[in-house]
Amino acid sequence: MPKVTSMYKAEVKEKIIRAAIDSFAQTGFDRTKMEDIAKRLGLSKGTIYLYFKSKEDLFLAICEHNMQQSDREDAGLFVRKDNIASDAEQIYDNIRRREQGNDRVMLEMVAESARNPKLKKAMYELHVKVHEHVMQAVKSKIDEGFLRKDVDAASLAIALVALYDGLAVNRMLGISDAVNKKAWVTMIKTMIAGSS
Amino acid sequence: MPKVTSMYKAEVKEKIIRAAIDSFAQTGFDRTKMEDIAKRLGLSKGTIYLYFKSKEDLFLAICEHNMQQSDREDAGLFVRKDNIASDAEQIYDNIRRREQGNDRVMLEMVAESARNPKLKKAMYELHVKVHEHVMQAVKSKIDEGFLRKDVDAASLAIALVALYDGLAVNRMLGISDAVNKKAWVTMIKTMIAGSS
Amino acid sequence: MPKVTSMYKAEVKEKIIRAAIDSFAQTGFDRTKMEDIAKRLGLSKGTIYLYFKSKEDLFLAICEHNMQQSDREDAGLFVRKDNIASDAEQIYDNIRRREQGNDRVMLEMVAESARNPKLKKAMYELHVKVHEHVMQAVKSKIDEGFLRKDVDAASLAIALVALYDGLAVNRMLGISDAVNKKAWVTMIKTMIAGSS
Amino acid sequence: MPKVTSMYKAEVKEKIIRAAIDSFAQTGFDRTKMEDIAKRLGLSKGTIYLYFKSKEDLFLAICEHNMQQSDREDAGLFVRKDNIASDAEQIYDNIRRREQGNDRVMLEMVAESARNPKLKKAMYELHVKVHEHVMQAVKSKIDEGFLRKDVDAASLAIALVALYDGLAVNRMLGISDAVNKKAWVTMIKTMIAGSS
DNA sequence: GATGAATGAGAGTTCATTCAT
DNA sequence: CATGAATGAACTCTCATTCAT
Repeated sequence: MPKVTSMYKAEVKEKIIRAAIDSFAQTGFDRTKMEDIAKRLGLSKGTIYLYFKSKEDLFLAICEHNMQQSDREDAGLFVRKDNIASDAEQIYDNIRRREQGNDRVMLEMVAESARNPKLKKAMYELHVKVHEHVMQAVKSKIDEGFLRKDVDAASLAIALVALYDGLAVNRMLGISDAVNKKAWVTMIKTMIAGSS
Repeated sequence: MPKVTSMYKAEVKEKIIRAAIDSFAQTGFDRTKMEDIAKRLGLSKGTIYLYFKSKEDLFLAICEHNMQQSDREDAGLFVRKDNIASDAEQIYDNIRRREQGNDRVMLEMVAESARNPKLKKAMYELHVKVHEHVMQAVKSKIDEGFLRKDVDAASLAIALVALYDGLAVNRMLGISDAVNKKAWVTMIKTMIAGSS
Repeated sequence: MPKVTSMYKAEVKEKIIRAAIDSFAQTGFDRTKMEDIAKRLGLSKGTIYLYFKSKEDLFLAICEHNMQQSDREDAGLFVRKDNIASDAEQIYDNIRRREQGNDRVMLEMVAESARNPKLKKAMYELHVKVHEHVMQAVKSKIDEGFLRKDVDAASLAIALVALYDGLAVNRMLGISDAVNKKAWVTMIKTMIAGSS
Repeated sequence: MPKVTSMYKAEVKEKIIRAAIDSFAQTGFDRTKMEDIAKRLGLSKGTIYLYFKSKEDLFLAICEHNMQQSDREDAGLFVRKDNIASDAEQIYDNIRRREQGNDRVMLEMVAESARNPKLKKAMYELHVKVHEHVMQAVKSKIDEGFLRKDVDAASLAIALVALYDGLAVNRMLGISDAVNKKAWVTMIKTMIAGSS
């Protein structure tokens, strides 16, 4: 089979997905017109339908795309030197960089997942995967003595992910990233330092 | 008294708002038809337009409604006995009870606020108010010696609110409330206990 | 039967009709809401339906009303002294005064008559009646020697009525009444004077 | 060339305008459904919206269309041989032919102009232009000795235009064109002949 | 493959009309 | 008699989707 064609197709698909992410992030799923996405690419509406059989389909492709990317990149976020405090900052930046502009689409995805079981399942699985990862990091921090032995690593991992997600919501409300990062770091430091 | 503000009208308005919250939460703003909301109440489409001049208007009314409610009830969330651990659980339950079913609408509001500056401003202000409150609580915990004196109360407050918001996102993805609560409590306990 | 009531009813009907004329003149039949008419009278929508069984019915009542009025008042418009020129001006003013504000409703009536045969017939008959009248006036002017014996009185009457109607259209386009009156007078004078 | 102005698009636009003129003439602006217009052309509702962004917009386009046409053709109406009587008849026919079926839409335009200042201005300007033209014709008739030197050409021109408009109203009431034309001719002849 | 004109189901909104009070 | 809340048919306009070119 013509590999070139299929490679080309994959490229165009990728391009469309990126344009769609931008559009959905800006206007939301329902309010984004297929034509908007097409225009971003200098394509015509019809062309998108050569690559995705419906708007829904395109959205789901975005979801998968986002998740794969998360998959690919969620390594190496946590393990760093032993200065947790400055480490925390780094971690925040890393996640931020990775999610670059996906906040809003993620929001759309969460909202949509309430209606779309398939999507919900996929996001749940992504969550589990991320959680697994963070939990490992937490565990090593426990091992390294930065956290008490009796801390429930699983729960703390969930909390950390939630914290990050909550800060993403903040960003959408216009709260500056500096403020958010500081909140993140403060929380991490407080966890480590405790009240002692 | 102006007719529009008559007791009866206000009651119906309230009923419509509640039905709309349920509908928007279930289906999202764009996908909810005015008729859906009407049907929930055994009313007809047209009736809603006697009380709200547009779908947008109804949504904004919900936003205000939510915010007023938050305003009214944001007292007494934090101050409790001196066992922070069990206290934390209580706090979580309190917020949960107050927000009862508003999670999804809040999400819609966040998404919408990206497009609606007025709404964005209102939500930002709400955020500030809540933050103020939480910060006071954090400060008293510091004073009471549960947290170190050098903790940045403002940042920690932001983090706590974000944590709560992130857990709300979790809930929407189908993560059980028990798990979320445990994550919350764990985080609080860790903060208090530290690594000592 | 209670005459008082029926008299009262007739009065209210009359009031509603007058309000409707104003409304229809201002906004046009289709764009006028029953509520607009009601508000003008400090009545409620429902009340109008106690007197007229539908909007259409109300409109038809207006038509009849207008025509009856025309009937009642179309005497004495033309016969005057023998100075036709100044006479013409007087005539114009007379018709103007009588039609006071009815121009637009008349327009609506003409437009509507294209769709409503009953109305069309009624208006046609009104036209015939007016024409009859004007023709008599023209004839006496001929007899009095102001116009040539060989003038077709019927046709000239039609032309005069049309001229007046055309000036009504002018008025609606914002052409000042002074200009219109002058046009009317000039035409009449020219007719009388000829090219001699 | 911009797409919107491409030959094809312009043609379709023109077709829609013609269909809309017919529809508006038959049913009036408010009572004409966009679908009616579409059906006349074997098109679907939506298609019209590819060419006109609203019903209002389509109507305004018709107005402009009518005016441009009037503009283009208002020459050569008056100058003819020296037999004014038979000339008059010719003139009437010429205008009639030009306005072909526009009477009703013109009526709608007049009615609408009462609410739409932009339209009102446009129609006023058209009126001025037509008036200018007719006035020139009147002046040459004066020069040629068909009318007295002391006639106010401007006013007479206004009257003639009004006369024509009034006859258009007649037509809408079902008065035969023969009768109208005779009225027109009679008036012209009377003007020329006078009472001498 | 790509296009964009055409489609038509579907949603928001209006308002004449009804009827319980 | 009068009211005005409620109704729902009807209309405008949108936009995902299709398909002839």
